[in-house]
Amino acid sequence: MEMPEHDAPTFYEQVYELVKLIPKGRITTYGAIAKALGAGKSSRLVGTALIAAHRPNLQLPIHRVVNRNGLLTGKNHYSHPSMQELLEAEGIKVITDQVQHFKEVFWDPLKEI
DNA sequence: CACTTGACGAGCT
DNA sequence: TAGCTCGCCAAGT
Repeated sequence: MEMPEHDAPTFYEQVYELVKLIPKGRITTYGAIAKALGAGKSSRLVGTALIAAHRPNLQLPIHRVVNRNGLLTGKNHYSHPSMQELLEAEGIKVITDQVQHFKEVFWDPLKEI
């Protein structure tokens, strides 16, 4: 049993909630998430939050989050299957760690929420 | 308590 | 186009 969070959802938790909403076959960016949470300049925290999201209990599609260039900057944190495998399994093309048709598969939380 | 690190991003040179 | 600097903030040392 984990100790219950009293109240006031942390920035991390807000990130997790948003990541859960990313549709399959779509991706978003750290900056977009940060901005959607009202902390546009805290994109680094989003990345940090995803590292913390490696907890087994937490099953989040964090592979659907890339940087603003559509680059798989977090691929080094995966073992197997690789981040690229996970994305391609959803129909997202990845070449040399970069998402193809980035603009097409990009999911903007601000527009969907 | 102070300093460093980091799945980022925008702006400047 | 490529590289450097600064802002932002949690977590680790």
